[in-house]
Amino acid sequence: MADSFAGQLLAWYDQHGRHDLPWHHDRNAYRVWVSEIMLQQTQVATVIPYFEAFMKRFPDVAALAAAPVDDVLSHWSGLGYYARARNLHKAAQQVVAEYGGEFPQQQETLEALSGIGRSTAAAIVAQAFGIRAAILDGNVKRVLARYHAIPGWPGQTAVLNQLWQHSEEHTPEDRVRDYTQAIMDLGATVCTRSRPACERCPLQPGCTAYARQETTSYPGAKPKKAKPEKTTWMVILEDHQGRILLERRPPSGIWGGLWSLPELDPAYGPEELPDACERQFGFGCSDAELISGFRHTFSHYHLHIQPARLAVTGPTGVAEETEQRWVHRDEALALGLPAPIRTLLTTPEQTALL
DNA sequence: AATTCGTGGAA
DNA sequence: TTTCCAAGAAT
Repeated sequence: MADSFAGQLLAWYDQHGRHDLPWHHDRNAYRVWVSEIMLQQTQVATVIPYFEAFMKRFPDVAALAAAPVDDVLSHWSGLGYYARARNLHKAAQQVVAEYGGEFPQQQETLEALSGIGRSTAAAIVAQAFGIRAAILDGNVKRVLARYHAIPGWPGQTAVLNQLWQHSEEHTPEDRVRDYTQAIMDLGATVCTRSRPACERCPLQPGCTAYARQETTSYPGAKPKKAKPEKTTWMVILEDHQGRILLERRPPSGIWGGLWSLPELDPAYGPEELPDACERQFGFGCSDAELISGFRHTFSHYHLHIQPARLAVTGPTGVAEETEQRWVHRDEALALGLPAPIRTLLTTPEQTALL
């Protein structure tokens, strides 16, 4: 055991692992679950303040289930991947309604909940209940791809399946809670994507990539693709009370479910914006004052945001098909906005020189 | 099965 | 400045 993959890892973990992250305290299924969702594709340092605030506002699954979804989204504002927040809220209600507020302890049952996939279900089961289950996050993928010198990009199903198989093989019966934490810690602090510290690695003796001095060749790189360019108008419509118009974005797509500024067809010229606003929103506007535009890069495309500010001149009716709200700026910030929009609304607006 | 979901840190 | 990608899941 001591000289096995897991044994070597656990011995290292006892000395060098991370033992005092926020979700390690008062450990229960709820806290483990929330932390695992927040940590999806998100670094530990980014998550910590969000986790603390979230736990203060929603201390248990019942509190989360009973909260308005906008309250949940506002606590997620700036964290990204907002479907996680909506799924988290939905799953909390599922746990309360279907399981009386007690988390199921079976991996398959957890996987049926919104936002919980194979790896997250395994992590919850292992961390919260100490039940043997194999995880496969970015850290484990990197460690195993190097240890076994597995070629190819893990985005390919065939590569992913091999990594899952190795993860299953190495996961021990005993100390699964520590083992699961250990292999993630190793990936995060030793087997890093650039300049791995192989001289400090407990798995170095059996590591194929190290033996070949090819550690940085694994895992295989994602194929490159040019990012498409997209452009949009985002308008700050301000009434005489200093309130601005926000719209809820559709549940799918970028910033799904969040409140944001109304968008207009990028084909409009600046001088056409007042008429476009009147047609789309049903009230008159003054000439558009252009604000410095900026480019925001997402994983698959670049978004050019052209902000414009218009003063509302006519009466402001209530929404039709899309959900709308007139709010003061401080209220907008409390609603939970996408990070670039929050920046836009809190940065002094400068007229562009176009 | 490959793509689409954010954001910020690191190189 | 640009690129990569991190405690993945849903589609």
